[in-house]
Amino acid sequence: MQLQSIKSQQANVKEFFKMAFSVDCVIFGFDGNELKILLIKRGEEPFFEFWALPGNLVYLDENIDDAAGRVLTELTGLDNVYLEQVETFGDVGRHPLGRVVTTAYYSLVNIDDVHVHPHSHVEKVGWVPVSKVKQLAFDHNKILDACFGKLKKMVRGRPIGFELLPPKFTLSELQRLYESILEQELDKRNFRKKMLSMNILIELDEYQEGVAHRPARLYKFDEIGYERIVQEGFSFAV
Amino acid sequence: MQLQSIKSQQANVKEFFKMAFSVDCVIFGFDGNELKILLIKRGEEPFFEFWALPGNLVYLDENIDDAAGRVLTELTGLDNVYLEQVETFGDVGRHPLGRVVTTAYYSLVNIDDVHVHPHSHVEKVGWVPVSKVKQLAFDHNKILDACFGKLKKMVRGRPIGFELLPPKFTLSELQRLYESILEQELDKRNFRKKMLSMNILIELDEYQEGVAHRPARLYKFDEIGYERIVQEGFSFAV
DNA sequence: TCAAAAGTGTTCTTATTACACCCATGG
DNA sequence: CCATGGGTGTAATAAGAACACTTTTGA
Repeated sequence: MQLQSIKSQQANVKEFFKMAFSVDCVIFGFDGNELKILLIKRGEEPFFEFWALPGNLVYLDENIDDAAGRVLTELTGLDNVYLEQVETFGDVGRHPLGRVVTTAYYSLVNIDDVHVHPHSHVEKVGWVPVSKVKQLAFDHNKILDACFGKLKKMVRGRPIGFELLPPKFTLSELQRLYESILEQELDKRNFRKKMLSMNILIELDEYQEGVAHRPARLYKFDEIGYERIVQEGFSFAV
Repeated sequence: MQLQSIKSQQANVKEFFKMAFSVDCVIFGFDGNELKILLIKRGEEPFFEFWALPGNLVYLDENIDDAAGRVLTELTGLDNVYLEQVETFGDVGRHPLGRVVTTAYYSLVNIDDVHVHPHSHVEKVGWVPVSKVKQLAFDHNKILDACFGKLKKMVRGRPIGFELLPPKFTLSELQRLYESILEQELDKRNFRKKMLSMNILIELDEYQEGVAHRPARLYKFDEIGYERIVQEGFSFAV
């Protein structure tokens, strides 16, 4: 039985070269208040008019890591984004057009920095709060959950925010970012103590303007210290 | 340009269904002294007589997670192993027979528990110390490195050993296991203090026999405590 | 009696937690 | 003058790091 399956495989390797491969991108963004994700509204079948992760098929002569960047740019206009692989989904029935195995990639971007625009076969591109995502096309809810899970884990082992926040930000914004990812409230004093002790922040002599309360001091990231902590790792206990 | 690539894709989706998909298994074992990995010596082209990870192509009607278990059993006789996905490798030139994207799975087993035997198209199956692995077939060295990296990371976030050690073991064996994975020496007293404080070990009234030194006490894992700590996670600082 | 690994505690330092009030601004 | 979020410190507890000598066995 086992022997046979291997033998028949060797006899007819061609039979195996009938799958397609795709990539799907899970792009997280933060608007200073909420964690959001970049979705497209599909303009074609299958799943016409469903919201979906930006994703598409990989060319035969294209590395999968390269495909992730290309597909993201083609569908949303987002360019030059560092994408990291998360997980591969390969259940038999996951795509209606045939056997398609897909690999999910994720990234973090600052929403204000990027300009998204829908491309052909895409009706809309939009930032949707992670907590409000409804039914997506294909098995994309499962893929999103996997990527959000990875983000949650990651945030405890290295600093985050450089990619998600504007160049100048307040400590409260940084804290809200952590709270949206961890889905849990943090103590303000302990959070500040921890962040400031890591030497990844530079205190500016600038403050918020036009807010109806005491204006908050602005900070920026210290790129050198930030990189050092990313390499070394740290433990972010709550 | 971008528009065109998407349009041509829609016009001819069939062109994309020409890839194959494979799985490769990275099985770590521990013999009480050294961390080892299960390799096969290939009995056919390509890479005839090269050592390789046990891996093979996935059937069109087979989930990739299922394929990993099947392939491992077919090639090595190893059965009923819990395999976890690690990473997917999809560079264009990685397989000489065509476009093959592969997903790596890994597992931990107790070498003494399992009986491996080579199957058809496999000349040998063997346990090789991780530190002595030479040139492997395909891009399998890269895949092994990725999986070893994952194991190293994992060991700091949850207890390990239940899968790798015999039912009864000494604390020194457990420490050597951690040291082989972390590739770093640990302090004996601190290691014991930490392990014993986690309530995952049961002290037995049995001791090593026939050793030319003071015989060590034997322990077994407390399955309930172990599972609890696996769920909760812990921080293993060195 | 020697070699080899087992076994055992304390001190110091660092990190984590819990917790409450005054401040500056716009409306 | 009120509502809103900004900003600040300390004490108690827990976790981690460093470190050396005695014990038991087989050869």
